Amino acid sequence: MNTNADNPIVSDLPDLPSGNGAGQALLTANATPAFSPLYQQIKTLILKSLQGGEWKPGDVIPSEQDLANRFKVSQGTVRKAIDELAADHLVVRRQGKGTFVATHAERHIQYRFLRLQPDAEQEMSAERHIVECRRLRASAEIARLLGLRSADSVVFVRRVLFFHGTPTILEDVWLPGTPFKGLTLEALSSDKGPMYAFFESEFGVRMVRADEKIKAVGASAEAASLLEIEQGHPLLNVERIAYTYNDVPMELRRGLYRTDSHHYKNELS
Amino acid sequence: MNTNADNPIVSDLPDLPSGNGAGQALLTANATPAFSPLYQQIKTLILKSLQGGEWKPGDVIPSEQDLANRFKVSQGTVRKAIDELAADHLVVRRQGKGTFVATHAERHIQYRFLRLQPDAEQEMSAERHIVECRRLRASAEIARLLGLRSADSVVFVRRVLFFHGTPTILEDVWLPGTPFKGLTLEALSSDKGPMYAFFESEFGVRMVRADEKIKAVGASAEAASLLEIEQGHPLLNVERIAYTYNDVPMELRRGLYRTDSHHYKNELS
DNA sequence: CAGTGGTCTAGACCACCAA
DNA sequence: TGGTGGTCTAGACCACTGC
Repeated sequence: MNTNADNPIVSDLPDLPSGNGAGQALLTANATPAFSPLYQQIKTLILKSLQGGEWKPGDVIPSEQDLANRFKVSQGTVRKAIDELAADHLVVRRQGKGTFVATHAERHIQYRFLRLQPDAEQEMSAERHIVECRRLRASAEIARLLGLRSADSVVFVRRVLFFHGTPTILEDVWLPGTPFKGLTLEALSSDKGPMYAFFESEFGVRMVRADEKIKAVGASAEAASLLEIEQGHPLLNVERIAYTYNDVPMELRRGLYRTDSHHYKNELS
Repeated sequence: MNTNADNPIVSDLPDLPSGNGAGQALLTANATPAFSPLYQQIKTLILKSLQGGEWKPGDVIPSEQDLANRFKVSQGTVRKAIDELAADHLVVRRQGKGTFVATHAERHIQYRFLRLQPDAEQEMSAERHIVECRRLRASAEIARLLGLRSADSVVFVRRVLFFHGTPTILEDVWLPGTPFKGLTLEALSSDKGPMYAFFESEFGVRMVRADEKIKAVGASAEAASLLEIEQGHPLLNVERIAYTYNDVPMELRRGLYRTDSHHYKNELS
């Protein structure tokens, strides 16, 4: 419910007088509680098309002018909506070419959520080994964090990442069973490229943002063995919840990072 | 050197024909290497006024219309410049009131760079204890990170932060001696409020952004004693370089965080 | 060359705030 | 009531890309 109940988007009025400055303003003069600017509504509409799969990761979306015509607003208004989507990294603008749905398959955007970096300037020659991948019933806590019911089916994946031959990251991943039906160890193992790109192409699930909680812990016997360190060795414990569009949680991940010659990099602003 | 060598800002031409659409565009038709849009130049000019102290933290800056008149550009162009400054948190917009220079003294922005949070929902009842504050000569590494010469004077501060009576953070801070001349343990101890707010009001130094590198380490004997834990206890080692305007490093800080009942929170997007 | 995003302007009007 | 930021429009022209 907002003030703009009968603006050109929501209504089907053929045309409003153009050139009238703040078009929607005329319709919102009477005091109303929730006021949402036009460009926010446009943003929401574009977002819905992204969720709905009208345009897939990597695709071009219609030009600003096309969208302006579709929504019966000026190009500037569409522009502001897309500006925000671009700021959220949901979309990437390329001058002269168009606006594209963001994807983890992009060379430059790859591993956008992995903040572990080598202390020195070396390359990130990474190798991956899937330890296991199996279906199981969600514990109460896993279910809660993923927005499922207890005992719902989830996929569990454990893998180890090697940098320059050194096992450096041990990751446990939990995924909701339904959207990831058919995920197998073989498919995961044979895939090259970022896991999130794999999720996009194989399951149509795009991870948009994530929250991480970091602690320092001592290595358990199991972690020590997989990471080839002694038990109790200090490790970074990184707990991540990753979200798709609309803040729907779609992945729970716990990483244990060796920080002997790497560090977690964060930029504060 | 850029294309806009004779635009209204740089030149003193009294007036350009107004209403000519892309005003500067006329002046940049011939192919030139570095093209910088007008609003970027405006942003730089405003930035210079911020650095120069023309407006201090907490102050209102002139209205968009005033700045537009001063720089002889349209309000929209000034607007876009300020939009970027606001996105960088250098400035805060308040509808109906004006645009203000950001400050760490703001209730809501306080502790903006401290990402440690309680696992539970409790309050952050914090107590601080300054352990020491003395002048010393910069080691080669400290000097390099702060952009000083070896053996230049630096101020060293060590403090412990308590949450609910539990010593949780041990911080070592290095500050360049010249801008922080006159900093004493007494002044630091008697001050309430965030350290960065203190730096603003007492030394005119405003921290704008920071980089952090995080590792997991075992507590040294010294750290263990100050944080009341056993030696070897896993701690988060957070190394921070904080910058003022123009990416000038102004502080080096190493924090050791206990993460028994707290975690470092990070939002990825 | 046409099409796309990017910059700039000018003007109208709204929402919010303080006096 | 006047001032400030915020929204919206319309139109001109630029920079970049690809046919």
